[in-house]
Amino acid sequence: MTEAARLRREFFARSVHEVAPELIGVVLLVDGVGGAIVEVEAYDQDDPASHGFRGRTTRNAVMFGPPGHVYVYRSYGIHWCMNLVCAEEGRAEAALLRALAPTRGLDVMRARRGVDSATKLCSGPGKLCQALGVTRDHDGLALDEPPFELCPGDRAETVATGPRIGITKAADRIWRYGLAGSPYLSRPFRP
DNA sequence: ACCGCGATGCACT
DNA sequence: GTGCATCGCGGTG
Repeated sequence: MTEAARLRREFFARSVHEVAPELIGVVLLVDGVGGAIVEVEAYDQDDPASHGFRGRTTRNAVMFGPPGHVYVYRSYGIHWCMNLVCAEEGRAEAALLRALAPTRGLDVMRARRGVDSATKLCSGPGKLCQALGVTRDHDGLALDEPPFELCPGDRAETVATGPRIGITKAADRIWRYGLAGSPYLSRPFRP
């Protein structure tokens, strides 16, 4: 394992509640296309809204695996959603990526999304995967190997919190994190 | 601005 | 058969 790989593994081998807010500002690229993470949500094992809540299955197996890997699932039969697996192996914790501020490969993302506006390219978990070309093929891949690339971002920014979006169970948990005021969010954070 | 709804795959009951 | 960790469109204030 390379030094970078070891560091990345250590970063994700902590509780998702620690990792998730620290992901804000980190730059994620897939085949050189992507941008800075501006919105994520935390899901843990004791969380009725989490895919890992009812135990390991074929679909969610990657969530239970080693940290620093990508868990991809299909949502509403149409969209893909992408998570970064956290915590030590055996625990099902992951951060759902909900929005990026696109910086690299804007033209590629516009073509994949079929929209022109930069604020609409990655402003939602399904949009983000479509813009980055993430599908089931990426499920289980390691974040420290191609096609993925992670680069630390400016960490001076204040991270806003709020309730998670689009869930019915455990909707009261304040486990959504993001860059308040960013035009690239899926939805604004309540003041 | 907000609200309703249809599209569509598939894991799980 | 049911129910989504969603999105975009078309309707109404």
